[in-house]
Amino acid sequence: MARRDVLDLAVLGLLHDAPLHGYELRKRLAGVLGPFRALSYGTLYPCLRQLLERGWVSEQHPVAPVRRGRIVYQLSAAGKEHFEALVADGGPTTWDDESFGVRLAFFARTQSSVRLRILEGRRSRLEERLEALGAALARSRERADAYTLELQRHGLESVQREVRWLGELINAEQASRTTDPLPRQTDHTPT
Amino acid sequence: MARRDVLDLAVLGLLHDAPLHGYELRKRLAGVLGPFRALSYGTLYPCLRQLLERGWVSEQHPVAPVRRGRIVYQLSAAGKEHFEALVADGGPTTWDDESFGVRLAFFARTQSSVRLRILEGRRSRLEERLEALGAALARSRERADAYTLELQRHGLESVQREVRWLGELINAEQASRTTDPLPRQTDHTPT
DNA sequence: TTCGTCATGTAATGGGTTACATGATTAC
DNA sequence: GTAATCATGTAACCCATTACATGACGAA
Repeated sequence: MARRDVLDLAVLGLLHDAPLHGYELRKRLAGVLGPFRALSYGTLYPCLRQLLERGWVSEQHPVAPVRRGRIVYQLSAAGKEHFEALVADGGPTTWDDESFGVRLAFFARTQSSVRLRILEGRRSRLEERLEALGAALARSRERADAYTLELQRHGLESVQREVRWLGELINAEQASRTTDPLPRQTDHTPT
Repeated sequence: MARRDVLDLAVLGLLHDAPLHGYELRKRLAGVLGPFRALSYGTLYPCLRQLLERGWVSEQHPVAPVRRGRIVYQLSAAGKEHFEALVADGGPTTWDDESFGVRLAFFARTQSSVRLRILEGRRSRLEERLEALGAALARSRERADAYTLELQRHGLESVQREVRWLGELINAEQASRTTDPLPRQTDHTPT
């Protein structure tokens, strides 16, 4: 998922629940993207305009007496379709750093097979990272000072914990799959 | 520290140890900035040129028989000075996400008082974040689905661990300060 | 001689932040 | 009435990535 698609997914996903205006949308976005790195209006409004141009959302301007006020955005049928398409994507870019969190935030509306694929992709991505970090740490062991070493050690540990966490999520996912087997899901599970 | 200064610090710091050419520099930079997000040549070379223009480094071009080859960069006296200035900075921007890691990587050449200031600044930054995350989690508890909740829970836990880690570093720092008291350090410790 | 890696560099592009500008609404 | 917050929007800027182009050097 390209950077752009991730934002689209987040916005369309939020509008999926209820129509919202930009200002409110931004606040909710913080809940999806994380309370920090909430995006600026300089990003959000141009993004909304583009969604409008593509016909994925419709605007509702304030009524007569008001000159300026809340502009409420609502998901269109085409927008709903596009959201479904985005949420069905289980490609390699879905487990990138920038995508994964947002994808997870919309897991409730993602097919179980896709969820599993994303979780496993994310885990093996982090496992690669673990190897790289381990190698870097080994190389540093003798050359680097205590601070650098400590930084690398802590980084390594964080990734290890995240791998374990993903393992738990994957187990839970698989358990629920055997419990309530999904209909119409021809199985071409990866990895 | 502005984004730009962080890069300068990283590059000057590496050249402080030994003269290097761009290609090698980039690899070492990966050790400082983290093995991922190693920066591209499209960033590095323009950066080096600017360091050159500012007189902080000097280049050494390959000798006669070769038309093109390694260009070795070496820290100048002015560059060394600038590095010292950067490393002496203990301002609020030093514990930003983008700065902190690099600052820590050069802690061995940072005054103890500045180290402590940065560590404590970083910790309180993360403690604020903890509060925000806790509040978000509390708000979500009833509205959000299990996946979102789990994501937030894990995020919260990661930050908690990092706060604890910083606490240990701070303790170690304070212990070493009482052990070997530094000369010429008028004490206006913050927080 | 050809492949892979080392090595330097530029131009186009993308995308986000900052700063700014404006106006509506609410609370005091 | 006035301050704070809600709300929308634009333009300038920053800066990193991507894609591309070039060329040296060593090994197979």
